[in-house]
Amino acid sequence: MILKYIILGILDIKPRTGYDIKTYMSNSTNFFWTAELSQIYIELGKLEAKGFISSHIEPQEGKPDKKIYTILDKGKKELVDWLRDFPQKINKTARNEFLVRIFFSARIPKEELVYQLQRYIRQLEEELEIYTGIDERIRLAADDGKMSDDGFHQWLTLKRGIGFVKSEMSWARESIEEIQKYKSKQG
Amino acid sequence: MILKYIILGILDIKPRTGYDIKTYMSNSTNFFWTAELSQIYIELGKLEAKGFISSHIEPQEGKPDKKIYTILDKGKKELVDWLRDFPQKINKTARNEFLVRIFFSARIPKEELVYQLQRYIRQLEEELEIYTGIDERIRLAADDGKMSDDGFHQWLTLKRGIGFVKSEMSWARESIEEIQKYKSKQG
DNA sequence: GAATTCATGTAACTTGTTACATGATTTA
DNA sequence: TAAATCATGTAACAAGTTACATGAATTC
Repeated sequence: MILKYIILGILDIKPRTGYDIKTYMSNSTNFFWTAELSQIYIELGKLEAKGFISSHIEPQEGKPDKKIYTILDKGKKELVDWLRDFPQKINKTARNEFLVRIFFSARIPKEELVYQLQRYIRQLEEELEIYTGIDERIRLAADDGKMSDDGFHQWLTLKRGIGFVKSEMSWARESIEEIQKYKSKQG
Repeated sequence: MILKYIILGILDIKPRTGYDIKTYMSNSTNFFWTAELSQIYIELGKLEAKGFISSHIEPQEGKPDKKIYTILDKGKKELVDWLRDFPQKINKTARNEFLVRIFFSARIPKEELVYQLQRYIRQLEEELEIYTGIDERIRLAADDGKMSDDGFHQWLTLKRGIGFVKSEMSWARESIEEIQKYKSKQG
């Protein structure tokens, strides 16, 4: 459902192969929507069958031929219609396995939970570095007046990523403290 | 996959019907994991077939008989094994339709995006009220020394919900400001 | 009188993941 | 020499949603 519109949106920037779409997603939407290559090919097939996109073959030597997809007017309309038809309930539920585990963690030693929280913090630190790196490059480009409309909106989602990661980090740190406090009260 | 362990965890607190499990989830895990009743019944069937839980019938008048499920030792072991076998990658990706929409929102009028962000903020305010209400009740109970091990871990996930909602709110507010700034620069 | 709660379950469908199949070129 | 990159696709499976079927008691 959603992947369909991500593909239309990416092709609306410029024509690409399925493989290109996957690469583009890895550096952008992957932070809030992932897709396997196999699924991308399936969706591309459906989109072409419905006349939202068209394709042409670019022969290559030594590699499989490239199948380059281009968005059609019908596809552009489909994308914009979806964007304007905003759902009533905004975030159904972001499923989160980590929180499920914490919810039932009374059943494992506290040291294990603390260890996993620390591991999570380290992972978040790495993510934050990547995000702030991208952010700086965007800010530089923006000062040069090089920010496109797409770039601006993509930057909004990046800012959300940075805010999210920071808030997760402080929560994880506070949780470790709370666990230590709780432990000493119990012990 | 995850629902299986949520059900085992909830039954590990006390025996319940499928309907009870759904009700319990609505007030707790629903913030990070939802499930339809139909899916809960399917999982309960599988768990019983595998000997993780057992059931007995409690006849009722005017309503369908209750089928009360109880966790067995094999089920408790299955749950603890899962809790201790922590995955390498902690959060694969929390899929987020709202961010997908923002990412491609260059294609709709800015006023529409601002409106949706405002709607999101209002939704978050409501959520925050619910969360802080629960939090206060928990803090009171904790002062009375009434906090169970399960309650403590559940509270950690609640605190995460509060932090998340607050961070989303400030991001959404900042985004609206950035859109106004961007607009005036463009116009 | 309509909607909600209580209570169970099946069937059909959608979406997404993992595994498999193929194969040359480039990099570590 | 092993792994990664480029490039396409199918098949099997897993998970979750929506619709359907049933029906009394209670609340608005």
